[in-house]
Amino acid sequence: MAPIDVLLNKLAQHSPLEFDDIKRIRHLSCSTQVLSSGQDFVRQGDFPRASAIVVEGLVARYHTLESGGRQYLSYHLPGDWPDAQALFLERMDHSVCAVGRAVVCAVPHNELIELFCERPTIAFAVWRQTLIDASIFREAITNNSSRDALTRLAHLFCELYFRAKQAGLVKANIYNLPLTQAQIGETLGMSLVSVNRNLQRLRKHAPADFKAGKLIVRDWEKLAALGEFDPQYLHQQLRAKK
Amino acid sequence: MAPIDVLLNKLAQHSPLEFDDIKRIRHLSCSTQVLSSGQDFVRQGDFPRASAIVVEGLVARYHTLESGGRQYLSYHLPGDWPDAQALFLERMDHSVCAVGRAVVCAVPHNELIELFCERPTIAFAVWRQTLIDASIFREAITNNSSRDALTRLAHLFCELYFRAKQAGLVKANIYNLPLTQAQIGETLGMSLVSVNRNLQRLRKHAPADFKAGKLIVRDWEKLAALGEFDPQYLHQQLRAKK
DNA sequence: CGGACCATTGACCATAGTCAACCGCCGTGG
DNA sequence: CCACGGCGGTTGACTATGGTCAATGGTCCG
Repeated sequence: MAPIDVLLNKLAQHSPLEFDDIKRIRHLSCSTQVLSSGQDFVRQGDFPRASAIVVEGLVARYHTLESGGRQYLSYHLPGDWPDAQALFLERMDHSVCAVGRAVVCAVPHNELIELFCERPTIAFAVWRQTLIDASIFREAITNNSSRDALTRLAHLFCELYFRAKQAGLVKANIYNLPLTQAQIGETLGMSLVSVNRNLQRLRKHAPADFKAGKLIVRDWEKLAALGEFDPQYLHQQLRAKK
Repeated sequence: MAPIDVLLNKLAQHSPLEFDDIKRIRHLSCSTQVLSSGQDFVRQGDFPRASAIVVEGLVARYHTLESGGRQYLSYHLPGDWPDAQALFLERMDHSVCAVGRAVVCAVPHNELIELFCERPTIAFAVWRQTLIDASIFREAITNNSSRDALTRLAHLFCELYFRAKQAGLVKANIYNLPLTQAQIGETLGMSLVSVNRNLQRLRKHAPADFKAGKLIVRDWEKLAALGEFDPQYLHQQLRAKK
């Protein structure tokens, strides 16, 4: 499977593409890039001329704080397009890095813009993707602002597990998630210590276990209830053709 | 000035539009709607067939929590397009309501989609707008997750004041902002009592005063420093033509 | 073996939440 | 006209959640 096919699968999950669209997308140029754990792909302040599609592994976006710390904003699985926004916003307002080893493929902006002009359906599919991204951000606002530590943690796991499952990355209820507890803290706005303690609570109450980069979900229903997780915001139902 | 011109001004702030684009946008149908304070325009779960552009007043997006409470997600000034996302995501994952009296104009989706196909430049301008929205969401994640109560409050005021100024709504350092303290709390993920106490701190330290629906900024520099506010994420520089 | 990194634990502390009462203002209706 | 109720804002007292600090253990790797 060519790297770009990962994107195709993703777009096809929510947008109706025609054969010609698919053909055109396959003809985009695409330079594959392997990122080592923690490596930045783009940095806050950059003016990228290409956008990366995740092919393998996990990629994250983050803000750098005045204090030097980080606020992780979102995570991206294969098929996602973490910096699609750079197509229309010149300067990056955040950075994108690999979490664990990751493979991305970079597609030049000018080719994409040209393609979008020719085939609006493709533009709409990618646009939709960026809107789903925004929806995930909104949920993160709600999660980090109005839920307590345990619920917050459960919700994050729900989202990642759910998305990983859709991407075919879950096997026997296990998802390889190479996050550290510190990173989870920087995602949810809680301290490392608090993350650790709430992980233990999750373990004790049985629904989920996160250890050594593996997320094990023992009782999905219970975890989803605990995390107040409702996947609607991921907009994964295939939209009916109008 | 026709209602739709408010949108034109906004788009022109960040995107280069040609004369024909402008002409076409002016010909969109647009049904004006007056909303009373607190009234919903769309609700979580709806399948809207038209999108609203804010013409006057303030409009907010919010999630409804399991507990029945609210999490406000973003605020929208004249020219903004709070539910542009509904163009490509069928089901609303949040609601949109008026904060104070507001006027919006609703444009039917099918006309827009048609226009986007014909004139990609317009599509790109609106797309850019939705991406700026997403950037504002990201900043909200960071604000609500990694800053303390006072900083958080200051940052919110900075953003609203900055955007209001750009929209020409600030006169003599005063911006009419019809929020209640409870709503501010539901925006920043803090309790009403804490909002109240931190408002007093802001007042005492002089940079800003919020009272009776009026935001007075006495010392912008100080407020921006206190709120760790850097307007880059609003992407307001006119993008150079490529 | 030493060091780096991650996870874990305990003790203490501070920020912000909760609860409750009270004030002032305004619009409504007796 | 005034009484009342509701809403938004303010204050004090208490509490609890989660943060900070610091020490320790385990594992991997050079």
